[in-house]
Amino acid sequence: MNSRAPSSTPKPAAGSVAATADTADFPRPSVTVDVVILALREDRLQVLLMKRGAAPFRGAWAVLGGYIHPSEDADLEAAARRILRQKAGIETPYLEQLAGFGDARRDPRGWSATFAYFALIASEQLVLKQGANAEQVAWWEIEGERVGTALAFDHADILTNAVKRLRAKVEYTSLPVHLLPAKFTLPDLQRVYEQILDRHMDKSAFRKRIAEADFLEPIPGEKRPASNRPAQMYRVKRGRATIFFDRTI
Amino acid sequence: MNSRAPSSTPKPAAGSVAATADTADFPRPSVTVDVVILALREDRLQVLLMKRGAAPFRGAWAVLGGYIHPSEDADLEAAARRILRQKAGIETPYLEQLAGFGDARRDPRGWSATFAYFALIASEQLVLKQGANAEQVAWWEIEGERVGTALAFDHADILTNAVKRLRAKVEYTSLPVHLLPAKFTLPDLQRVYEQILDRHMDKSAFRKRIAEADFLEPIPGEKRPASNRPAQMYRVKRGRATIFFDRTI
DNA sequence: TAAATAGTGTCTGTGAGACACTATATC
DNA sequence: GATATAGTGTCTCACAGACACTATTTA
Repeated sequence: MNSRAPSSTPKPAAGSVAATADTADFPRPSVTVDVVILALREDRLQVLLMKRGAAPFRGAWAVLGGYIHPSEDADLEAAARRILRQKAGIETPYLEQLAGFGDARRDPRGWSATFAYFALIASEQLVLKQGANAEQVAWWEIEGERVGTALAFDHADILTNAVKRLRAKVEYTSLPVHLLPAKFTLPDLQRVYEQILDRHMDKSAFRKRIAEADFLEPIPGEKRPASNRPAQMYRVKRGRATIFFDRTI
Repeated sequence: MNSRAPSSTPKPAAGSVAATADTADFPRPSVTVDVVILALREDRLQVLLMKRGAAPFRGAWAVLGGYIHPSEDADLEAAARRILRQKAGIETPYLEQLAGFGDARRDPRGWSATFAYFALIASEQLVLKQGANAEQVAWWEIEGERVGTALAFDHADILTNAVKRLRAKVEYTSLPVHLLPAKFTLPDLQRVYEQILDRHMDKSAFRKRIAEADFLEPIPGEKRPASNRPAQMYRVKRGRATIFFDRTI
C-alpha cells in the first residue's frame, strides 16, 4: 500500500451532507480562559477565588478568568499566564490545560465556552500586593471536590474537574512538589501526598518510590532543625519537577 | 475554621491589577470544534481526513471540523456529534474531549481556537453515503503519530496529540473495544492492543487482565469458524464498554 | 536517658510474565 | 494423524506493603 497517499481499499467516500457551506457567518460564541489555582495552605488543599463585581453572577465567587486578548496573548497558555499575573500576581506556577467547557446555558448572556486551566502554586509563592479591592480575592478550602459556596457560571463543575485531575495525577506523578517551597523534606512531601489522596502511605515504600523516580537531590548539609532527629532537606533536580512514575505511588 | 467562608488566616488579598475592566469588548477569536476520527482498518490505525475545498489551506488535508452553531448545538460535545454526523455520517462513536488549541498563528485569518475531540469507531460502523464530493474524505494510515502528508492549520499537532492520548489510554483502559465490531473474539481484541501499542503481549496474562476487568461476556454458542480450534465470540457487557484497569494491561 | 521523629532493613504475599501444556476445529 | 490456533495451568522472580529496627536530635 502506498503509505503516502490515502488508503485505497474501501475507497474514500463522501459525507452525507456534502454541501454544507460552513463559513464563519454564525454568531461567534464568547470565549474565555479560566484558571483554577490550587495551593496547600494550613495543610489543606485550597482554591483561589474571586468575588464577581459585575453581572452576571454579581457577588458570587468564581474561578479567576478573563477574555482572550488577541493582540497580547500569543496562545491559550499565554492568556492563562496573563490572567494569573494580572489578577493574582502569580508568575511561575505549574500550569496545565484542564478541559474545555461550553454550552448554551452556562452564561445567561448566551452561548459561551471556556478553556479551563489549573495551576499549582507553593503558597509562599503567592505574595499578593494589597490593592483596592482587597476583599475580592480569597482562598477557599476544598471540601471533597467543592467549596462551601455556590460558584458563578459552571465553575463548580470546573473546580470539581480540576480537583479530580489533581488527585488522579498525584497517584502517578511528582505534581505535589509544585505545592511545596523550593526546599522541603521527604516527610513534608509524603504529608502532601497523604493530604491530597486522603490515605496513609507507608514510609518505606514511599521513599523507595521517590528514590527510584530520581527527581530529588539532597541539599548537602541542610537539615530541618527539630527537637528530634532533623530531616534532610531536598530540592528538585534541574528540569525534573514533573515526573511520571512507572506505576502508582 | 469556618469551612463555609473563605479561609481566614493569611487574609484574602487583592490581585496586583485590581481595576482591569475585562469586558467582552475585545475582538472575539474564531472558535471551532475539530474531531479526530480514528479506526482500525486492514489491521492498521487510520484517521479520517477531509480535503479542504476553500482557503485557507485549500487542497490540504484536514481533520473534520466546523464552527459551533449556537442555535443548534446544546454544548461542545453536541457540536462534535453534529460534525461527525453531517460530515462523515457517523452516529455513535466513542467520543472524548482531547484538548484545546488556540493561538494567533494557526489560522492565517487571525487568532483562532479549537476544541479538539477524538472519536473511535469500528470501521463496520462507517457506512458513508456516496455524495457529490466523493474524493474529499479519505482514510489515512497513521505512521508513528502522523500521516504521510502535511495537514492544514495545526492539525498535525492535534493528530499527534490524539494518537498519543489513545496509546496512553489503551495501556489501562478497554478503549480498543470501540475499534471492534459488536461481536469479537479475545484473540481479535488482543491483536488490537498489540497493534496500537506495537508490542507483543502474553496471551495468558492478557486474558487474566480482561477476565478480572469483567467487561466482556461470551455469546452462548457463538464461535468464529476456522480451520482450527474456533474462538469464542464475546460482546461488551451492557454499559461497561469503557473500563479502567487497576494497572496497565 | 526519655521522647520524638528520621531513615533503613527484612520478610512475605501477590501477581505479572514466561512458557509449557491441553483442547478442538479442519483437512 | 497433521496442523493450526484457542484456551488453561504452572512456576518464578520482582516488588509493594507491613512492620520492626536503627539513627539522631533536643530537653
